[in-house]
Amino acid sequence: MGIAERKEREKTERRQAILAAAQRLFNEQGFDKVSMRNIAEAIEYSPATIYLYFKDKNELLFALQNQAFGQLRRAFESLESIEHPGERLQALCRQYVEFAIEHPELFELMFIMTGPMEAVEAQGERAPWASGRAAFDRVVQAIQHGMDTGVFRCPDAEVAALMAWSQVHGLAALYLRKRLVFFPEEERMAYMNKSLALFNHMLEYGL
Amino acid sequence: MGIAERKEREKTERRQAILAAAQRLFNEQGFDKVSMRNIAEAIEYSPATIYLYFKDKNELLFALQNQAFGQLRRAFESLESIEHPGERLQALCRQYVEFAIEHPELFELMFIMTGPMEAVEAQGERAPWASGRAAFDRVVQAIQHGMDTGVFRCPDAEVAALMAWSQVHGLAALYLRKRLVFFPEEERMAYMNKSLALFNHMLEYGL
DNA sequence: AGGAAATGTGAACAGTGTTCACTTACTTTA
DNA sequence: TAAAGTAAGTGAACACTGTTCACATTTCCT
Repeated sequence: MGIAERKEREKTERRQAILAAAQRLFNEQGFDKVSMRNIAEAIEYSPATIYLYFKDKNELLFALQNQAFGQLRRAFESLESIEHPGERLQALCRQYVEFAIEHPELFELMFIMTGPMEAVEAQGERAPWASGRAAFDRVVQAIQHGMDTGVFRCPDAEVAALMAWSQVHGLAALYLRKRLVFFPEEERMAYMNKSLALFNHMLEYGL
Repeated sequence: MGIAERKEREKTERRQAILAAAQRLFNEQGFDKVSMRNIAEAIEYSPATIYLYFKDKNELLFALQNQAFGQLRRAFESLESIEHPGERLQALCRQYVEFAIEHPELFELMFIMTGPMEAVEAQGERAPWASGRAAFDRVVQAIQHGMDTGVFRCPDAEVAALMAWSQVHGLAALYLRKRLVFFPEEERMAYMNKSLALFNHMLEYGL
């Protein structure tokens, strides 16, 4: 019965081809050029065909988001070797902001756009948004490790992780959404870095 | 020459009527129902007419944004009476998140949507986004006050203000954009409050 | 009264996500 | 092998979106 398997394989291959094309459009043209018609044109199919492989655009964006989380995961993993919990947490924070600046479209997809999260809601799972949770857990673990070794003294690792996440996400989101325009462009990055440094300093003495 | 004045007045009145209609749509239907055609219908004009009073939709959104900042300003002003700098800063932080939860559409308009900021960029002013800067300055002042009275010891009030802003903005933005879905709904608010409390605690001991 | 300026509009353009009847191609069964 | 059944793909349409522009109407000033 190799024929059913082949069909299955071909199906996921086409699905992957669609995602690859969408990914390429995302990176090269920016997220508002990613329309169903543009994706269809890129893979030389009709727009309607995409709906044979994805329920709607939100599901496609959700699939793209999952792929993107793979990239963030790899970036985070490279910091796992840092033994000191404080330094590891700070590195994670810096990495998050760096990721937002280096891959703005992916960051938008993962943490700002509403579309992919509507797909998550539509799934109605009991443990929703596993890829988001997995990334969050890296931070939780770093803090838990710090609590275990007595470096951090705070009541709850998840709460502390949420605080750290909010901090770096806020900085990245304000920057990407142009809310820091009143800082002169040549000083903007410096302000962001100093602000992040101040947070890290507070972590050191306050957490 | 009262006739030219009357014309001017009528013009701004109609402009205001358009904004009022858009505002109403925003609050009642949510921001993705605010289309030029819907606004036009609400004021019983043709869609093309709106373009006599606003260059494009971004300018209209920018005008709406400015109005919204008036509301935030009033909310912030009511905290100006708090003398203790630490308490005032904490109150400002709480107020920011509270505002986001109570007026999600306005918050999106002010701090997340790209449209209004494109209008800001198009203006090309030397000191752009005055309403944003004004709100930010409330935080800067609170921190500066704290530095002057020796409560806070940090090198730069603006940097500290950016940190605080990022913190609360991150929390609000993650919440509004559904990135906290993996926290069970009944515990979500508690996590947010605890996270904010932890930040406030760190401010107290680390700033 | 007549020309000029301001005000308003219908229709169109190019774009969006999505659906559905329809054709084409492949696979299974009799 | 021929017929039946299933899977894959599509063109055209629907109801939207922001925006422009030639045209009509109203208002103003000389």
